[in-house]
Amino acid sequence: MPQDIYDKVMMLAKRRGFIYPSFEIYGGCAGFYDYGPLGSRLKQNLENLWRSFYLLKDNCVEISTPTITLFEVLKASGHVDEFTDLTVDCKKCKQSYKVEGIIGEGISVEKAIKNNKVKCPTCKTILKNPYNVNLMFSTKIGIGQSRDAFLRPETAQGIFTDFHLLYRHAREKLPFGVVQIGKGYRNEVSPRQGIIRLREFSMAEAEIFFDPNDKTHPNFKDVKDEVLFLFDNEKEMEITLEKAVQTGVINNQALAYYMYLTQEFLMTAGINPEKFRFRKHSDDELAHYAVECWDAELFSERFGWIECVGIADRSAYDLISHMESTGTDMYALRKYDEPKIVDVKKIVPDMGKLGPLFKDKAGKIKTLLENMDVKDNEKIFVDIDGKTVEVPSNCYKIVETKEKQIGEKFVPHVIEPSYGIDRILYCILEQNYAEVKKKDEEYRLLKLKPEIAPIKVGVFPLVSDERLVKIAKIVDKNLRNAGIATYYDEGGTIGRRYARMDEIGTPFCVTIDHDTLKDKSVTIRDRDTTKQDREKIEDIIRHIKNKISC
RNA sequence: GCGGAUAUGAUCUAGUGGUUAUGAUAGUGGCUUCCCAAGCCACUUGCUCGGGUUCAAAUCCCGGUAUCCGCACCA
Repeated sequence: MPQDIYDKVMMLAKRRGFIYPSFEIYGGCAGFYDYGPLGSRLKQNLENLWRSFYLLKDNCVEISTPTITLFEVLKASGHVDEFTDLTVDCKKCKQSYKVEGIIGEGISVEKAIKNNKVKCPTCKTILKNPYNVNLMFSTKIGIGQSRDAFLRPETAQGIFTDFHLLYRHAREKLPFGVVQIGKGYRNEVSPRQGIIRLREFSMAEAEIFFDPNDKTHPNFKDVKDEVLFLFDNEKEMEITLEKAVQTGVINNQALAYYMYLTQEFLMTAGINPEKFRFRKHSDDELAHYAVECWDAELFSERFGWIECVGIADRSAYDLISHMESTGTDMYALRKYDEPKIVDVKKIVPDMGKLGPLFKDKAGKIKTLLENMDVKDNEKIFVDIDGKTVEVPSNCYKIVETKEKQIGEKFVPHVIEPSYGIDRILYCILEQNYAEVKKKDEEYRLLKLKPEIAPIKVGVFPLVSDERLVKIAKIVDKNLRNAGIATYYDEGGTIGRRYARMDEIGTPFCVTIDHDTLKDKSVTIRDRDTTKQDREKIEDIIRHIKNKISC
């Protein structure tokens, strides 16, 4: 017998084609799951609902970037270093430890290893041969002189590396938002808990770029009196957006607004408000790139509170990182009301001298000189390929000019709502799973919201009378042509067909019966009430569309 | 990765060192023409993988894999 709701949900998910273990005929592989026919559709609907919030309500744009990401990108973003743990094994205790976690504070990892200071916390054996564990999947691009790459651990970097182009696309106005829905990959040590912790997972991320001096949101005023459900690690509280920002509970309007958008999205997707809350990250659990982060947590009877969405203020961390490692301009411009005329001192390199002296380095030095702050009567040094080199004073001139400045440059800050689609999808299944007794028999149904249900309408002839079948097939075809996902079924009894639809979360069933032949009306049955309305055939499409519209 | 438990059709489950592996659900075809999993008939699908012990292994032993629980990990 199934133990708990997780077992029951996963049982139903597998039996009905929502979720299968991947490669099962080869023994399966931990951390990988397939979405079956209904699961794929449910996921698509969930993603499209998400799009309606971010692309329509919030007017973001969507892009799509490769899942295979150059080493250099993830080196710059900090993932190569921060994602790596130096690990040692104790052969006696058969345990693995992070070196960082078992050495004393204030000692560097390198020193600790050199001086044999790495000891097993259990048996005090001196541990040797540390090795790096990186949670990213690595790969190579091309053969021969190949380039190192990783499967991306988040979709965000693709947006950051396109920033300068996207900023132009947004016609150089802030704030603007860019989203991406796609796969992310983390080579988890031991994934468990079904689709809660996958090695390949679906994420929906939005990066909204703000002027750091102005993290207000244009839509904030429309929603400022709405209530957020917060949890401060001790008690739950309800607070309006306006009050939360005023009192500093939430740092800025932008964060608060995206928290609200997240809350609305999840409620629309069928999350139970009582199984939902926002929790603020404490300082020591913040990711390496974040300065403030709120998680939307959803409650699972099996797993407790699950982190399903993270809404982080990443500040200018990522754009600065990529700018520093590539030299690409990732600034935005804050325009002055009136252009200013300012005196500017500039270094003008003399390439006639620089060239012969520095050869192939001359070009780089030229760029460095041009971007340098000018100080009078000081020697000029540049860092080139890790070396500090003096530039002789005859290689440049300092020129004073008047320049018109129309604004000041700054690196935008990023607010990032990041959604774990698979986790949300599991919680929707669990929270909408219901059992009732019908004639002493256990009766299962998924009370999925019509917006995301994989099948919207079951279409049945009451009996397999040819006249009814003919009409039913036409009704079914018309619904599908109108963009409504249907399931046509004439097998078994009518009760059995209703039951099949209830179990996969189909909100409505249209039945063609004997009265249809007389007055061209059909019954529309509601999944949750099992009540039936009669409607004219020509009104069905409009009627259903009304019920499933977001 | 460490320790423990488990593994039988699509799903759940009985089972014993010895013929053709139990039952239910689901599914398919037919009868029934039925508005909430009705009934009847027929049919489909299985012992996690590899090795060992044995005359004989789904059953006992070892190993792999997966799942669940605990520890560690989860930026």
